[in-house]
Amino acid sequence: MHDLLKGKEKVLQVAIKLFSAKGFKGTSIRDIAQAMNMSISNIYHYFGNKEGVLLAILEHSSRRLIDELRKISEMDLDPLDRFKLLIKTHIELSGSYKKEIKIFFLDEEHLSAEGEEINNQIQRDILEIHCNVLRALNEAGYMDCKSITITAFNILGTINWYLRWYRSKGPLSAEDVTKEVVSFILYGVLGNKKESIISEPR
Amino acid sequence: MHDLLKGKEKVLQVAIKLFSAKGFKGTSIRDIAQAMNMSISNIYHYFGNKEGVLLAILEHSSRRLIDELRKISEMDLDPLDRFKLLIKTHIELSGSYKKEIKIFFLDEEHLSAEGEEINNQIQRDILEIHCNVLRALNEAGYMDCKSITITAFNILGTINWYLRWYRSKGPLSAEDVTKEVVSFILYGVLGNKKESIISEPR
DNA sequence: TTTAGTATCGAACGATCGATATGTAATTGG
DNA sequence: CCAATTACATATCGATCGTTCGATACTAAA
Repeated sequence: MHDLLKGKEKVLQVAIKLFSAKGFKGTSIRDIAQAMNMSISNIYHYFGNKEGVLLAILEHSSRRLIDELRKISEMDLDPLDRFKLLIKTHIELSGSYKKEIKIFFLDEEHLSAEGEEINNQIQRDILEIHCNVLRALNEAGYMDCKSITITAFNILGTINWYLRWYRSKGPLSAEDVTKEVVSFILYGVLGNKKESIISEPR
Repeated sequence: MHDLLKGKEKVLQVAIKLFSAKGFKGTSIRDIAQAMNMSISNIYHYFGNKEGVLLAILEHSSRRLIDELRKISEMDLDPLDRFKLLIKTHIELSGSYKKEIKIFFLDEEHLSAEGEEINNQIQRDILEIHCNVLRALNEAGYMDCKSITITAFNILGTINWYLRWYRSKGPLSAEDVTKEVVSFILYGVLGNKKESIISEPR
C-alpha cells in the first residue's frame, strides 16, 4: 500500500504535508526524512538544500493551476461567461491544491532572493490572468470600477481566504459553498450593472 | 529621540516588527534582544517564554479592534448604514494594525494549545460581529444569501487580503483604494438587490 | 540605611538546526 | 559482466535555537 511513490516524488508529497501543517521554518529536514524513513542526506542529494524542496513544491504545483487558468483566459467566449468560468475553475482547482497554496501564504517571507523571485512571478502570473479577463469584461461594459488591479486583488483575496476557512464540515455541500463564494465575487465585480448574472457557466 | 518607550512596551514594538517581517519561527529571541540592545534574559523576565511575547502582541492589538467593531455592531442605526460603517471602520482600523494582523495570519500554526485557543477566540469574535451585522441586514431585506457565515468569511477574506497587498505606491490615493474595496464588498453582499448603496456612511 | 522588589545583564545549558564528507548498495547502459 | 551512475545511509560539523542560572544595578518604601 505504501511506497507506491518513491524517491523525489515521495519527498515532495511528505514535504507538502509537513510544510502546510507546521510551516517552512517549523519543519526540519529531519522531520521530512523521518516521516518517510529516509536519510537526511538523501533529501540533500535530491534538492540541494531545504529551500530547494520548497521551490520544487512551488513550481510543480503552480504550473498546472496557471496553465489551466491561462487557457481559460484565452478562450473565445463572451467576456462574462469567460469570467464566470475562470472564477469557478480557480476555486475548484485551488481546492485540490489547498495544502500547497497554504505553504505559499505562510512562507513567502522565508525565501532567498531567487526563491522570492520565483514566488513573485507565480503571483504575478495569476494576478495578470485575472486582470486580462477583467479588462475584457470592463471593455464589454459589464462592470464599472476604478481599478482593475484592485478588483483582481479582491477576487484573489476572497478565493484564497476561502481555502483557509473551508473545512467541509458545515451544513452546506461543497458545491453550494462554491456557488455562494462565486456569487459573492460576481456581484462584487459586476456592481450596479444589474443583469441576471448568476447562472451556471459552461 | 529613541528610548521613548522602555521595557515591555519596547519589546512588543520591536517584536511586532520582526515577527511580521520574518515570521515567528524565523525570528529568534536573540534577534529581538539585539534589535533593541537588550539582553535575552530580560525578555524572558517579562514574558516567560517566546510564545508569551506573541500572545502579548495578540491580545494587546486585537482588543481595540474588537472593541471598536463591537461598538459599531451594537449601534442603533439603519442596518445598511451600520454595515457600511462596520466595513469602512474595519478596513481603516486594520490599516494601523497591518503588521500585527500579518503576524496572526502567518503564525497561527506555531502556537501551543493555550495560544491557539486565544487566537481562535479572537477570530471567532470578529467573525461573530460581522455575522450579527449581516443578520440584521438580511432580516431587513437588504440582502439574500444562503449562508451568512460564508458571506462573513468572504468579507474578512477581502479585507485581510487587502492588508496583504496594499503598499501605498499605486496611482490611487489610500482613500480611493479603500472606497474601491468597500464597494466590492457592498455589491458582493447586497447582490441583486439593487439600490443606490454606494454612499458615504455616517 | 536597610530592605524588598524590579530591571537588567553575561554566561552557559542541552537540543536541534541545516549542511557535508564519506561511505556502501542498487541499478543500469554498453 | 563490468563500469558508471544513481540511490541511499552513518556519522559528524559548526551554528543557532529556546531557555535557565546566578549575579548585579536601580528604585522606592521602611
